Parts: sequence; C-alpha cells; structure tokens
Amino acid sequence: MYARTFMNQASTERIEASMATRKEVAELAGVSEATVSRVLNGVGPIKDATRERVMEAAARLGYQLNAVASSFARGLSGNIGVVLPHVPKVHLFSTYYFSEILSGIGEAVRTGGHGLLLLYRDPGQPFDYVSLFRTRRVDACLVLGASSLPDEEAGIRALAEEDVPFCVVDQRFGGLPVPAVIADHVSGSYVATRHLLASGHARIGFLNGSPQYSNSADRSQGYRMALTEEGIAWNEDIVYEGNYSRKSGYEAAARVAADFDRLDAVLCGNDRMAIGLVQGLKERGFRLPYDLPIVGYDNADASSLIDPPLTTVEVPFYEMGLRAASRLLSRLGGGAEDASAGLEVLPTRLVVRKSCKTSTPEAKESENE
Amino acid sequence: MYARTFMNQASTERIEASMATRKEVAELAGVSEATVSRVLNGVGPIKDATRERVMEAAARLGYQLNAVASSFARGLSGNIGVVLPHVPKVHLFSTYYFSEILSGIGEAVRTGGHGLLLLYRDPGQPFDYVSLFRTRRVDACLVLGASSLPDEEAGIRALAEEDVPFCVVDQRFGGLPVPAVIADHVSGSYVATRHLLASGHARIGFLNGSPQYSNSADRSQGYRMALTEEGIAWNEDIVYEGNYSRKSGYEAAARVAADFDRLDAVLCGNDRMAIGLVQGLKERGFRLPYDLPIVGYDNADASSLIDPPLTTVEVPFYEMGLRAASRLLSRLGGGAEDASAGLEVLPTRLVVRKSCKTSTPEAKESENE
DNA sequence: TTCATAAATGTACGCGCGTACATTATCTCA
DNA sequence: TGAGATAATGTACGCGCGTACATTTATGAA
Repeated sequence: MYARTFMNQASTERIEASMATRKEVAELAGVSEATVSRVLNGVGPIKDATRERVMEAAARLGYQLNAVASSFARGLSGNIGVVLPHVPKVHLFSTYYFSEILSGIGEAVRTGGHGLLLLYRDPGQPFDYVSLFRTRRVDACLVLGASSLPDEEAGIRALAEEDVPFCVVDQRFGGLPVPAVIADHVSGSYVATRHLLASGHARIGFLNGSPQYSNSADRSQGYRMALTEEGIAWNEDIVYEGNYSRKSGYEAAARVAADFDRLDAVLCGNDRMAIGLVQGLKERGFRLPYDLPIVGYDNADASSLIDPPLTTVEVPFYEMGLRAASRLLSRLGGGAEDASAGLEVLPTRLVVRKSCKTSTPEAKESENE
Repeated sequence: MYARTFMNQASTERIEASMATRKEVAELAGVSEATVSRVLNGVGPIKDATRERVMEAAARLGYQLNAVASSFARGLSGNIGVVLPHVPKVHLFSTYYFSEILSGIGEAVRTGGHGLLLLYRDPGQPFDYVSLFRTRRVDACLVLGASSLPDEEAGIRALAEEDVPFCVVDQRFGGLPVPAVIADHVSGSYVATRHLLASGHARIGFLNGSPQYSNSADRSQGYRMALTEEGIAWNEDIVYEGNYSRKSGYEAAARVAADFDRLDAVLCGNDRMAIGLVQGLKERGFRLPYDLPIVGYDNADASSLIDPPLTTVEVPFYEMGLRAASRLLSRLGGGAEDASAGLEVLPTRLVVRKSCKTSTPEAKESENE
C-alpha cells in the first residue's frame, strides 16, 4: 500500500513537476483563464496582441492542454472505438484483412485529433457496444469482423437503436438498417465465376467461408448468378464449407481431390483457404494449375507469392476502412449524415494470375502487379 | 452553426436520456453518492446489505460509470498508447510483424480494463512522446517500429528522461538505458549462419535490412560471429543492404545473381526480403534451393507458403508484445519495476525447411509446422 | 453499562477545462 | 461628440467522479 503510493508518485513526479496549468499561463500573459482557453481553442474574437501574448506564455511554460479534463468538460472522449474479434493466437481472418482495414482507418483518423481506441470482443459472444457510449469511452465506433450470429447481431441491433455514430465494416444485416461499408462480393464472385466459365470450365466447385458472414452469402449469390446465367444447375455436391483459415482450405483438399472427376475448377472464398487448398492438392500430386484451376479471393499479399500465383478478387479493404472512418468523422464534425444509415458498397476487381490458366506454359500471360 | 449544434444533440439524445447519474442511484438506494462510488469501486468497508442495495439500484437504473469523468478525477486516462510508424499504403515491415506484436499487446491489455490507444507517427520525424503523458492521453506507452535515426532516438531519449512507464519493442539504443523487449537476433542469425556452415557452405552472403534498426546490427553481429568462429574472413562484397521490403529483396537478386560464382548461400534479414530474392532469382532461372540455399528470418506466415518453403528464424513477436505490455501494466498497478529500465531479451529459434537443403530431392526432410 | 475502537457512512471539495453570461473596451456613423 | 453596436475580455459555474476528513453506528472488552 505504502509502496504503491510511493511508486505511483515517483512515476509521474517529473511529469507533474513540469506541467504548467492554464492558470499560470493566464497569469503570465496577464489575462483571464477564459481567454487562454479561447486562444487555445480558437473560439471567439481575440485581439491579435492578446493571442500572441497567450501563445508566448504557453510556449514559455510548456503548457499542454490536459486532454482528459478537456474531454470531461466537453462530455466527449475524443476517441473512436474500433471493435475487433479477439482470437488468441489464431487469425480468424487473414491478418491482411485487418491490417488493411486498420491502415485505412488510421489514415482517416490520423489528422483529425481523434484517438483510435482498440477494443477486443469475443467472437460469438454478446458485446455491449452501447456501454462504450454510455461510459463515454468512445464518441463513435467501428465494428470489424462482425457476423450474423444471433448474439452478435443482437449487440449490433441494440447499437442501431441508439442514435449513435457507428459503422460496420464488411458485414451487412439483412433486415436491419445498419450503417456499413461493404465490398461488392456478389459482383466479385460473379466475375470470378464468369472468368472460369469463359475459359471453358463448367463444373466449378466453390469453397466458401462460414455462413454467418454476409460476405459469404454474397459470394454464394454471385457464384450462383453466374452459373444460372449459363444455364448451369447449381450443384450442392461441389460446394464446400471452410472457415476462411488456411487449415480449413488444406482440409478441403481431401474432399476436392475425391470429387476431382466432376470438377473443372474451384473458386475459394478467400486467399487463405485457396492457399491451403493448393497446398493440400499439391501434396496429393496435383499439378497446378493444369490439373485444376483455382481462384482465390481478397488479393492478399500471399496470393501472388505462392506457386501458382492465384487469380483472385481484389477487395479494397484499405478504402473500406478509410470510408467507414471518414463517415464517422464527418458525422462527429456535424456534417451531413445523409449516408449515415446507408450501406456503402465498394467495387471489387478480378486479378488474373496463373492459377486458373490451363493453357500451355508457353502462352505467356500478363501479370497484374 | 445552428445545424451543427442540432445534429450533435440529436446524435446523443437517446444515450443522454438513458443515462442514470450517480446521484439517482444514491437516492434510490438511500445512501450518499460517496457510498455508491465506494461500492462500485470496491474500496473501503461496506455493509453487505448496503452493497446489495446499491448494486440493485444501479442495475435497475442501468447506471454506467462515466469513464471520462472517472479518468479525470483520478488524473489518469486509463489508456495505454501504442505508437506505430505510419507509412501510407506501404508495409515497411511485414504486416505479420505488427499484427503479431499487436495481438500480444491486446492479449495482455484485454483483461485489465485499460484501453489501447493507437497512435501513428511519421517515421524518421521527431515524435513528442512526452506530450502524450503531459496531455494525459496515455498512462503508459509502447513504441513499435522505432529506429536509431537521430530524430527518432531524440524522442525516445526525451521520453527516457521523464520517469514514465514506457517500453520499446524490438529495438534497443546502444548508450541509452531504455526499457525494451527485444529478441535475440544475434543468436538468431548466428544459429542460422552456423546451420549453413554446417551444411558445408562457406561463402555465405548476407542481405541485411536498414542499419537504423538495432535488430539489423544484431543480426550482422551474429552472422560475423559465426563466420569468425570458423575462421572465415568477413567479406564485404557479399553483404547486401535492403530495407526489409519484398521489393528490396527482389532488387537484390540482380546483385546476388551477379555474385553467384562466389556465393554458396544467402542469409536474409527477414522473410519478405528473402521472398523477393527468391522471386528475383527464379526469374533469372535459378533452381532453388539447389542452385543457391536461402535462409529467411521472422518465420512469417508467407515463409512456409512459397516455393521453396523458407528455412527461417522464428521470432516470438506475439510474446514480445505480450511481455512489453505486461511490464507496463504491472508498473501501472504499482508492482515492482525491477526490470523496468531493463532490456528483456527473448529467444529466437531456427526453423529448418527446404530452402537451404541442397541434397537430392529424394532425401525427405521433416517439416516444422 | 461504559468507553475505547473500529466499521460504516456522510459531507465537502477539487480535478482542469469549456462556455454562458456579464462586463468593459473599441468602433461606427450620424 | 455621443450613443448604439460590436469586439474583446472577465466572472462564475458545472461537468461526474474520487477521496480526505468528519461523523455516526456497531463492536467488544472491562
């Protein structure tokens, strides 16, 4: 007890000692505290001479605004919450996925004076988003890696009922008018499937991800649309389910290999599964892409590294994070919130690489990137 | 102006309306506000009956502590800052690197009630860490991706002079007693080099990263130690410099190829460069690993994906983040700070894969992982 | 029963800032 | 030159909580 008090004091001794208060600045500048506050916040009319005196006094004393006190007085935390699923030691999504989205968010927030508060939640468990606002820990909130599992969706629904700035990234909820930035996965998988069809592959297998994610459903839809357009019946037997992990792709290789005689190609829900699948098929002696064209999804870094480089669908994760954060910021800034409750859909793009070429190696193909 | 005020009010209307205050809880429970505070914070002696009444009243009213007000009263933000270099759209390090460290940090912080505040800085620029503390934005601070560039080191030095809880991850500063958690890169590259030597390779090239990172210097030291032990002179001609990016590894391939006749193998400073190098060499017609064994560093996900899978050095990034954060937390908690100013060094481990095997393909090797 | 002692609770204040409102200085135009 | 308007500044208070200190209540030994 004694030690603890002592230590904490010691820890902040220097900082405390060197902290000038607003009062001192006011005294040195010969003005009131209110004027100091006004100068520092740039509000209200201030005589130039006064402003300069205050600024100089503040600089001389090394005065820094106490962010916590400021937040308190304003009733705002100054933070934007980013809620992530926490899966210890396991990368549910590729790290690429979150890294990119986070980078985009960081870019948007970086210049706005807002803090980025990282919050972890347990996937599948209820999460009390509303408390984040009630406790004033965040002024706005971004939700990453959400799913439609009942408990998760309930949390989002509760959040949507409060009139509070938040935005979900890469997940939508059928009936709920939840503000979200998603990618056009319907189109992405549609185009990917069409690409395979155009190359003469009719019997296209589909290794999709967990159904609780709306992007899984969207991909499934695009895939079926493309098949239907060509008058090809949708064959349940060659639709496989993984969980977006490499391991699940690797394990799917057994099923795919067993179905080899009724498969012309396989479309995957993300690159990690595609990579696992490729790995598994290679171990079974498949010569890729000649034996079985594979298409991935995400355009993750790794997709161009493996052999064969994956044809895949580029998803603008970075921009999605950027857009989602920008929306929140503009709403916080009092901007229009027209699009606030809306769904923003960013385009995806097919990236053709060698993994779906079955022509002879001599036919050189152009590589994207 | 009018609109703005209106919007902000509208935004928080619901939340405001549903926010019970401590006073209401006190009234409903028939006690003073102080007692409510004590019950909620678990301090001081409280009669069981009182505690129950207060808890029930709080529950009934849906009372939630205002975190900002609480922080303010305590003079602490409740946040731990994580300072990251911001490189728009470019992954200076592998995303693997930061993802893992951040995961470790998240794991440590998750259960402590602390927030994780992400802060971006411009690499190479001075960063005012001390202000983070002065403005009370953070109670403690973790520094990732730091380097010894003069401006960066100056910032760290200023931070070290304040007696404040902070910890640098994977970077040390020669003369400065800076608290840090690093990995044993000397040993890592020493072991990797010895492994190549033991396989009969004497002329080992070294593609190292930018020298402003202490881990570069450490790897260089381990590499030279191993060579010296075998009585092999250190040959500047086959030491190459990249910047830890895949591109720089790819570009180094030209130089490596040119020096092919005086190289038996190449050790790389990280997996990304190794991957780029492999890519570049393959394009030049090298058959790997038979023509030139390559060893990477980090054991990033991608290292096992490429062909050939990379022999590499595993670095416990996750644990490094975990340890660094734990140190801060225990210090914040008033724990002993024995190791606070110390350097904590975590072990690295060689992971042998195919990229450095030159034996015939028939000799099956065991794969780690 | 009677105090001393401890347990339990109440009272009161400050944390540092933003800002509504009051006040004073300055300007404008007749 | 004066009065009304406006610019500039000062005064005063609340934000919600933690906690030092004062006060009351329960406990226990003599």
